[in-house]
Amino acid sequence: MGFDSRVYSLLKRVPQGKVTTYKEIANALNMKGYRAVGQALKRNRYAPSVPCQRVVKSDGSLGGYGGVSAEGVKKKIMLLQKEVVEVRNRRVEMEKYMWKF
DNA sequence: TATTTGACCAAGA
DNA sequence: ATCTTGGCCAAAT
Repeated sequence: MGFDSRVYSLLKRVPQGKVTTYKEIANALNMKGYRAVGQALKRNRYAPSVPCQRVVKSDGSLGGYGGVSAEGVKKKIMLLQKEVVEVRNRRVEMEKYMWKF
């Protein structure tokens, strides 16, 4: 199993309506390379099967989606709203939606 | 083999 | 609230 696969399979355990963070994923993988996790998602080719929209930054702001483009982020917001995760002022309430592994 | 590059993070000189 | 800085790690260059 490569690094990317490990990230993806872990992420698939996050249910809809919940979110996790780049750091949490790194923690669950017993490493501190949170940035590498972001890279792995950026490289995600299995678009819908791996719910990248459920990964946000530790402070509750969004992070990227399909690059860091405005369109990508907009799409990310739509997908989250559709899952009952409210996104207010480009942020999500971590205490409420954070999924713990 | 050696550097550089990020969908990041926490602390704050 | 916002910006800078140093640190992190796998992949790409």
